[in-house]
Amino acid sequence: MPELPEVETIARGLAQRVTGDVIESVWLGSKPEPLKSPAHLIAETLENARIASVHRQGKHIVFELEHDGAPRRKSRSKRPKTKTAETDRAQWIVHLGMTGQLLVTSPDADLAKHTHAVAKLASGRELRFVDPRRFGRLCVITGEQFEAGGAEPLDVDLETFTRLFRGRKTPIKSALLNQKLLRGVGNIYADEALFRAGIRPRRRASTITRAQFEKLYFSLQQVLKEAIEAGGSSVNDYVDSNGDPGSFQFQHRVYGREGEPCLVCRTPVKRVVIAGRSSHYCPKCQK
DNA sequence: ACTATTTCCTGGATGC
DNA sequence: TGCATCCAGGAAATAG
Repeated sequence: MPELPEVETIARGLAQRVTGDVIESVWLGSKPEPLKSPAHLIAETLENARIASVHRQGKHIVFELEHDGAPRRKSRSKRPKTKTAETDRAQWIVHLGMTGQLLVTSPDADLAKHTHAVAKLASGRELRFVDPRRFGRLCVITGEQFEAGGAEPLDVDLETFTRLFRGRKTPIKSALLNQKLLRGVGNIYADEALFRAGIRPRRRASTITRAQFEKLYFSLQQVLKEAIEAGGSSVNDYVDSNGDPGSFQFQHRVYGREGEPCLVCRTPVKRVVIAGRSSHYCPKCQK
């Protein structure tokens, strides 16, 4: 499942491969469409757009788009008076949900089942959105800057991080997954960060000490950085924009290791369900 | 303002 | 072998 390190890997790959390319046409193929903006608006915004850059925000992939030259929309009531050679900016936002993939392919590569969108690029390649479980979403933004929820885990400072959680009665695991507080952390990295910090996932955020928050802060940043370094975790479906898996699943210490010995103390790893999500921890190392 | 629960979706695993 | 059931989980919607 794509979380921050996987989305970062995909965004970096895309940035490397499609920056400067131009989207010539768009096909939106499935019903119901996995769209958060109307299909015509997405098609209209993407077509003839130049991809100026690609980056990540939380679990969202953000394409910065530019439209050069002639006005492309008739229904824009008031434009700034400098009408000539103006650059129109927009953003294309992709959320991959559970099983979404964004792939750069050759046009004659087999069309995978559950391909919901295809953008043809001027370079001759295609950018394809594939998502079997259909939790992924596409949308476009014009006129404002996309802002996805809470703080970026790798940018936030310790003081702000601690303030996000202090006083909350919810289990720390749930709080870490709350994208309105911190964006980009999902089930795998929440469990891995809590293990490294020695905190049980069920611990109420309000009972965690400052010293423990500090440990959690550094543990989370460390595990996210290591995972990015490894190209993310491929547990089920995840592959990067080139179709390649990551390797961080081999460095998981608790996630997916129920019943297996803790790598520190050999105590069997436990799995419990918190807020409907499986949560893995070592009952001896985590308090 | 918070928190907890339900819902969406399909492929793979499991059980009889 | 076949069919039904369960499970995975991000985040929006709903309920309390």
